[in-house]
This record gives sequence, C-alpha cells and structure tokens, in this order.
Amino acid sequence: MSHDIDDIETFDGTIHFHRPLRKRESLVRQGDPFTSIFMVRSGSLKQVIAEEGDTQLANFYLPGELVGLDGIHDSVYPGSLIALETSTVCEFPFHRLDALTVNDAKLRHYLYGRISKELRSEHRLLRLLLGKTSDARLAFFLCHLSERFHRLGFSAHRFRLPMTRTDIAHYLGLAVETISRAVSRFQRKGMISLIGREVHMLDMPALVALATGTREIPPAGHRVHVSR
Amino acid sequence: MSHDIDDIETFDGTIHFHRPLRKRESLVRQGDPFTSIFMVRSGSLKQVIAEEGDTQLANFYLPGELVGLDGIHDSVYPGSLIALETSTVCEFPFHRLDALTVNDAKLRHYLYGRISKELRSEHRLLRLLLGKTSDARLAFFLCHLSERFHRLGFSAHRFRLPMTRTDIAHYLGLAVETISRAVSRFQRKGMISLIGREVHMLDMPALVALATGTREIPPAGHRVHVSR
DNA sequence: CGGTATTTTGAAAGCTCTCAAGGGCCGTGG
DNA sequence: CCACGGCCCTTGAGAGCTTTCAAAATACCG
Repeated sequence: MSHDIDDIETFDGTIHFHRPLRKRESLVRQGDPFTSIFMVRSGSLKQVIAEEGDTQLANFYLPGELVGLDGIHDSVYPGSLIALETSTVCEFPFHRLDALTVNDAKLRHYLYGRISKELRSEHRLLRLLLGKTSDARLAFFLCHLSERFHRLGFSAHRFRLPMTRTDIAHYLGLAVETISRAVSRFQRKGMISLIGREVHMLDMPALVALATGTREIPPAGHRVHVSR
Repeated sequence: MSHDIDDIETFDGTIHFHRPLRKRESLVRQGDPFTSIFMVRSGSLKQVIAEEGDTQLANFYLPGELVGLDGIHDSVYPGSLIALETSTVCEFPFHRLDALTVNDAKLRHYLYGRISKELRSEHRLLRLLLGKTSDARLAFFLCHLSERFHRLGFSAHRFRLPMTRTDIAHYLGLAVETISRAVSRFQRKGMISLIGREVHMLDMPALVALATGTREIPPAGHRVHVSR
C-alpha cells in the first residue's frame, strides 16, 4: 500500500516489464511454480483461489502494491491473478532479490517487513470483516479502497470501482443481492453516490463510523509480564 | 504447524527459555516493542487484539507453533499473547536470527518461507470462514485443531480444548450461544462428543464434509499466459 | 444493434443474534 | 472440608439480518 516503485527500480537488472494484460487475462494461474514477485504498475488485478468445492476472491491489487508474496513458502502461486482491466505489471525474479539481500541489510529488512506487514494487514482486514454486518463490510471496503486510491495521488472521494458487484460480494463473503441492497441503502441515506462503477463518497464520517461498528466486545486476560 | 524445535535449537546461543506462564498470564502485551519470535513448548496461547471499539481473538497457538511473526514489520506486537493454561515458550531474539541469515541461505529461506506460509494459511483460514455457516465454521475449527494435535503426536480423535466456548465464538466471529447450539446439534447427530472440554471426534468424514460445505461458487476469468 | 453480463428489486425462508434465565464447575476463603 | 461467588455453558423465544429464488431493468461488447 506504499509507493516503493522508485525504491525498487534502483535494483538494476532485476526487473522485467510485461506487455500489458488485457481485461480478464491472467498473469499467473493457480498452481504455477513460483518464480517472481510482481508490482502492479497500472490497472488492477484480482486473486482467485479455487479449492475443492468453492472459489474464493482472495484479493484485489491496485498500482504500487506487491503481488505474489504468498507464493514464497512452497514455491507455488496459491491463486490465479487476473486483470480486472487493461493492466501492466513489473516482475522481480525472487532468486535475484534473494541474492541481493545477502549483503544488503536494508533490503533484507524491507523484504521481511513487507511480508510481515502483508501478513498482519490481511489478518486484520479479514478479522474485521468476520464479525460485521453487510453494511459495515461494504462501508469498510469502500473506505479501504478510497484510502488506497488516495495514497496513489487520486481523489479519496471520487473513484471508479475496478471490479464487479459480484467480485465485491465474493470478496466480502456476501451474496451479490446483499451488496446491491446495501448500495441502495447507502445512496438513499446520502452517504454515497454510485452510478455504474463511479463512486462518490459523500459522507465519509458516516461511512467510517459504519465501518467501525461491531457486534461484540470480548474480555481480555490478565496482564502480568514474564521475567526475562 | 511443523516440528522445527529441533532444527532451531541448533542455533546455539540464540534461544532463551522462559519460566512457565501461569494461566491467564501474558507473554507480551499489545503495543510492546517487538524484540523476539517465540515458539510454544507446552501449553497454549491466544492472541488478543484490541482495537477502537472491539476486541478480537486473533489466534490460538499450540506447541511447536511460532508466535510473533506479525510483529516484524513495524517493530510492535500487534496483540497481547495470553496463556490459556500453564505454558512454556522459548524465545528467539530477532536481531540474532537476522544476523544468522547473512551467511546461511538455508535459514534465510526457512524464515522467508515460514512467514510466507503463515501469511497464506491465515488468509486461507479466514477466507474459508467468511462465507460459511456457523456449523461449517465450528466443524472446520474442530478439524483444524484435530489436525494440529495429531501433528504433535496426539490423537486426532480425542483431545482437550484449551479455550473456552467464548474464545471459540470470538475467534469464529459468532455469538457464544451459536457455538453452544452447534455443539448440541453435532452431539445429537452423533458427530462428536463434547463433555466439558473433552472432545471426541466420532464421525470425522461428516465433520470434514460439513467444514468443506460453502454457499456460493463465483466464476473464474480467462486463462491466457503472459509472454516473458 | 443484438446478445450477454451485470445490477437491482421483491418476497419468503433460513440463519444468527440478542435478551433472559437456569444449572454447573472451579478456585478461594472460611 | 465445605460454602460462596464468579465464570462458563446451555437452552428458549423473538427480532433482525442475509440468503435464495425469480424477474425485470440496465450496461457493456463485439
């Protein structure tokens, strides 16, 4: 979610540029051997994971975001990466990155940190969704997108959804109809305007409040530190 | 979820052993500066994340499992780690591990892989839960626990739950009552026996089937590979 | 311009939550 | 050792939310 394109472009000779992907074209397919990490340069991708019985929309990727970190551990991409629109990416062969980390503590920490960050933010996001109502999930989703667009230098209040309502529904673990109804509800309340895929975030505070609202508050345990 | 205790104990001088933690005692508190990764040696821990408005039960850790990987990226533990019972852990100061990776490609890859694996399996788990009914969530939870105990050399069919129903509920994003009712339903159907915290998995195939059952099946995109 | 995919809306069924109450278990203190 | 209090677990009933099924309106692509 940060803009490290410039940082990484300094690693001379480790980058490959792809020809543009057309809409619906796939960058990698689930099960392909892991070779590289990618960074979205323009457009957007979705990660789709098919597992016995069901297919999951695991993630959306916008420009500047790293894709493929979850393929490191067993050398296989766990899901297909599909372009939501005409998109371009650049590729970092992992063995090159790895070689560079030997003598570069800064890069090594950057890589660790980046993976760890992904781990945590994904976890947090899914945890947040788990206990929430459909309205809260959608509000959270929109705010999250808004934030990401904003960090790219675009407006946080007006942007275009790269994905279909169906994609959003699967991503949030809801039915398409539920998304549609929530959208209508939000518009009726004047919180957003959504014509086609053009979003206007009209009442950000209300959306944030909705996104934050939860259902329950469990207790915590004691707090005694262990001696070292 | 693997047994790397022996592997890691070969890294002489980088391990510290803690005195046992009593039930409800905390190993680290949310916001503490990140210094180390831990491995559970005996007992079990839960990770609790308090965020504006709500508290989440983010994870359970059994013996052999690594704890604290999610603290790497911004040098802070994102949640409190609390013992569910009398427990022992060993500690790996991160800067020591990091220093070791400089000249040890095997360890470096192990660390990368371990973090990446965590990233993926957590993601997969939460994704699975998102679109599922309460029965499916509980069945999945029990099967997951069973698997983990089995890998530790214990029976996959009989084990003791280290956590309360309330903990399970918060972990799965459900109400306690929903868990309780699901348990009763499972027992009525002869799928499990659960007296106090003693679990008997009576009909594993049925539980697995339940855990796998989902609600929807989204479509996938095209499959055209990009030239390199 | 036609065909297909996407989106919206309605109505009924199903699932989960909330609120309430009763019983059981455990650890502590007397 | 027993009694007490607090936490944990279970169950019932009604309300609220989400899904499913069906159908119509709209947008997009070639």
